[in-house]
Amino acid sequence: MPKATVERLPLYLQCLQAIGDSETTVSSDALANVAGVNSANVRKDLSYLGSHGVRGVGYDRLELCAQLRRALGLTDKWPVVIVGVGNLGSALANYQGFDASGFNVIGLYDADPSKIGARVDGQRIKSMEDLELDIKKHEVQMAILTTPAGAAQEVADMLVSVGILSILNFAPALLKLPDTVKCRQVDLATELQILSYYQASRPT
Amino acid sequence: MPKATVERLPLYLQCLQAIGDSETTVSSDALANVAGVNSANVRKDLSYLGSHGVRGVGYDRLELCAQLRRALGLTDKWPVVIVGVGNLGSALANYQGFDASGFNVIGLYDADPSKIGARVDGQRIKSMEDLELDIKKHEVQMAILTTPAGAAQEVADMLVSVGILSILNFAPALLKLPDTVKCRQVDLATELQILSYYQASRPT
DNA sequence: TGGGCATCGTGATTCGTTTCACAAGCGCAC
DNA sequence: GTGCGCTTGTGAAACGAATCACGATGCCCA
Ligand SMILES: NC(=O)c1ccc[n+]([C@@H]2O[C@H](COP(=O)([O-])OP(=O)(O)OC[C@H]3O[C@@H](n4cnc5c(N)ncnc54)[C@H](O)[C@@H]3O)[C@@H](O)[C@H]2O)c1
Ligand SMILES: NC(=O)c1ccc[n+]([C@@H]2O[C@H](COP(=O)([O-])OP(=O)(O)OC[C@H]3O[C@@H](n4cnc5c(N)ncnc54)[C@H](O)[C@@H]3O)[C@@H](O)[C@H]2O)c1
Repeated sequence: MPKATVERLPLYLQCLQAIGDSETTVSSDALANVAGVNSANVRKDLSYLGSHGVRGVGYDRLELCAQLRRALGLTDKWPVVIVGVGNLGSALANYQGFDASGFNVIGLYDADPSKIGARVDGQRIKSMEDLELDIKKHEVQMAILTTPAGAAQEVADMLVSVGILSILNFAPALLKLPDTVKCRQVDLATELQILSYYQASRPT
Repeated sequence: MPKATVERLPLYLQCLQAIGDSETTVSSDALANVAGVNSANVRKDLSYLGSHGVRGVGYDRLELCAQLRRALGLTDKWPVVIVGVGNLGSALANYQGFDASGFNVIGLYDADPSKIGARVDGQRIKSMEDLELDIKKHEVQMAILTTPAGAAQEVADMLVSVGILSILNFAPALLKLPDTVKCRQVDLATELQILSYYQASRPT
């Protein structure tokens, strides 16, 4: 499946949920409007799912949701860990949207001894040793990294060594990882700077 | 300048900072390695800056930084506001990396009366009325939106009506905005779901 | 039961981006 | 000074994705 398509599937899922259960069926055109993409593009994307829309009618909303979820691998909840429970890590730990999206935060971990044992959203912050054990025990494959940039590479190496295969990295650091490990970078500064570019280059 | 290029410029800036001041000069190849892109791509990107590297030598590190900053419109600090000071908004307010990236959080705003007046990282949380006044007074053009998804559209409309031109939206909601307003979406669930896709479709 | 309409699926086309490949240019060593 | 090695800048080619355009098809209603 093309990379560009994969990156739009979660969008479609979100749009379908936004549409709600007023309609039992959705046309590529309707979905395209909500998602802000071209309707032919939507159809081509959905065709990769082996999805079968009905000509003259559209796609069955619930079935399409299910297919998207299946394609994205969201049939079961993924266990994930959060490493680095500072400002950002705590905010993520408190976030209630994980469940709805198909994920389950099974633990919070930090290197700072003074934080260990503290509770965030009902979960106890655990040590880095616990992290290694928990990942192995629960076969966790996904980690959210919210340590300072300086510690990110070191922590990532450790995560990889104990079996993590996907990392969502919030630290502004470019991780060197084996190419068996998939990483996505979320960088606030980058986003703002891109906005800055367009802001600065406005026809005034 | 191509969209794809603009989105890489912040990356280059970050890489240059990571390289540090050990080297006075950087080759496209060196930068490409750190950034994880093709070196011809780097050269083509930098050529849009009107940048002049020196054949046989490379680019002057400091001059290149300055050019990138200029291209991105980071010559002065942009004033930004944070709207919705909950878990995530507070984390962002506490974040110390804004300054280094070229931004200055001038105010925090929330609709919840019980939050107004509370301090986060030394700043008082202010009311939505103050928000309107402050945006107009300081001619703020960029806003960070961290309200619940349900309130996002309404708040965005208000922001636009008082002059905001760029929005960084963390709420999982698709904003309808006039096309004079630029918006970037940061969506945790989307990122995790993309990772989930690749995780699920691994050759096992 | 058949005609018309809405909508899908998809080949062909266009567009934007990445990569390749190499001539041109600079600096340094001898 | 002259030659050699390194690195840029960029046209051309390859690639991937978005869009167009339209035939195929199922549904609804007369
Ligand atoms: N806070 C934000 O809004 C924000 C925004 C964008 C990016 N970031 C990035 O996210 C990361 C976290 O930001 P923050 O504001 O939460 O920082 P923070 O300092 O509040 O939290 C970092 C946490 O990581 C822990 N830590 C440090 N070294 C560790 C290690 N080796 N192993 C495990 N844990 C370790 C610290 O004890 C601390 O609890 C930083 O890299 C920051 O640049 C934060
Ligand atoms: N917390 C996270 O880690 C996280 C992760 C991804 C996405 N998000 C999204 O970010 C947004 C904020 O998340 P959060 O966890 O901080 O939620 P939160 O409920 O803690 O904070 C939301 C804040 O917005 C304020 N607010 C509500 N309505 C408002 C209005 N009309 N105008 C101004 N302020 C208003 C609330 O008073 C509250 O302080 C949500 O949309 C959430 O889905 C959060």
